[in-house]
Amino acid sequence: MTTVIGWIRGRHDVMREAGMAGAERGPRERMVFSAAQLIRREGVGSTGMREVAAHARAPRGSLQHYFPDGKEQLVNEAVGWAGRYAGNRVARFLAALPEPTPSGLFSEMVRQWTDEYETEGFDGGCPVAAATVDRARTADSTRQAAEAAFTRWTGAVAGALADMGVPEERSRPLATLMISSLEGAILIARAERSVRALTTAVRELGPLLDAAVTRPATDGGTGEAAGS
Amino acid sequence: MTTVIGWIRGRHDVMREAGMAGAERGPRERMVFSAAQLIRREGVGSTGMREVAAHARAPRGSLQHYFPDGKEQLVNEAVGWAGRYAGNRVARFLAALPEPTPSGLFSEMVRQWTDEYETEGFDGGCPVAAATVDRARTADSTRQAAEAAFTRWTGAVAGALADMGVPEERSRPLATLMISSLEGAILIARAERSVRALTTAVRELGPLLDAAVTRPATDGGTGEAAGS
DNA sequence: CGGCTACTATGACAGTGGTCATACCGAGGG
DNA sequence: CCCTCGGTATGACCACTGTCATAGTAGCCG
Repeated sequence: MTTVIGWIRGRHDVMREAGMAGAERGPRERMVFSAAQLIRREGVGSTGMREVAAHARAPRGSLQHYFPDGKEQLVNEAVGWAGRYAGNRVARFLAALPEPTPSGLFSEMVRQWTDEYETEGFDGGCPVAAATVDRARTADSTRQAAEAAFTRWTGAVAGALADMGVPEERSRPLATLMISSLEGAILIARAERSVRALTTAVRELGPLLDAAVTRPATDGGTGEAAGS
Repeated sequence: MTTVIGWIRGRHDVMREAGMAGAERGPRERMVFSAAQLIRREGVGSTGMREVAAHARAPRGSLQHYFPDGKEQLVNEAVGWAGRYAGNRVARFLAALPEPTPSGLFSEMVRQWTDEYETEGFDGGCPVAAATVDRARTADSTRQAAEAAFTRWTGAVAGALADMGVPEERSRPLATLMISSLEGAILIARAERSVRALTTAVRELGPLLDAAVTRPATDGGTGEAAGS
């Protein structure tokens, strides 16, 4: 698998470049990726299948071929993709930190969003959040996909916290708190068209996170955050 | 329709909060209220105007009469209603606390959601969040309505924190953090069909909030949180 | 070559959505 | 009595949407 870095911020022009060069991704994955892109901007309800195909520069006929269960399947796979992406990204954040601390990790997680908002505007949100808001009640398979995405993401963060010396019984709750705060701050940031809520979260939550470290960090371990 | 039955249940407390006790307000306000109810369950895109009218037991013809600017206007007013509701609710939480503390307020805010989820299931979310996810990019007036709702809500919480002795320069950031965490935890709770994320937020965040109190609480003051 | 499989290409269909046009009703006022 | 006006009642329109049916193409295999 080639680098997934930066794909979240890529649009179709970037995608075409990445698609033409190097190991070509099939139209199927392009459609899943495009679905995630569109969903996180417009929500599930306002994202049409024809629109996904066009965005992915994939033939419309491929929709029924690759996703015989229709939109629900496509949405579920987009959510799954987003969950894997977020989970894998944690390991990358850790690698980028000179010396890993909980607040440093959280700061990196938030910075991904402030960077995007400052360079590309406030159009995008989290596709998992969008799927939850739009489909949690009506499509249980989508709700499960969102649950799995949050679980994977939380597991990656919790594993990272544990490696930093956060006791086991607090690593998962703190990971959940980090993701909760991040998701809510994303919401507020989009509504306000300002990164204020995001920077506030990292500033106010940082000390609390670092205070949870009770023993020295395990040196090797980013293993838990690794994904496929 | 089963949705109507679900709506009747637990309607009274909410309507009392909204200032709709006893003498029924006109069909206009019922429609705004119904729109908020439906949006927070299904999202904006999946909520139809005919559905709103039916839910509010209002004639369909009244839609174009009361909301000549169409769905966007109705959604915006529903979001505004939700913002006022959330803001006003803060004062009520304060009154219910024997001795007001930041963690106590946050606990009450969260408890409203855990109570609902435990008694009525995980069907509902926050209508402001839904409007943001579904319309922030496409309908700027709705985005502004969501911004105003968050601002009002945050102002009420920040005012309450200030009255409890939280320094001015931290009351608003902490209020934002509380609302961010709550919104994100609501999202995760719906995806997981579990109140875990909600209870986690209050448990992990509570001490941080209380630690921000630096001077004794002002005795009288819930004034800032009062609304129209 | 025929046949098989993977994929693409369209057109149609049935449903739904928001919106508009238009007509109707009842009460108040002149 | 008619005229107005807030409010109600429908039916129609049109732009979709997701889905399906069906036919077509390209390539591999035998």
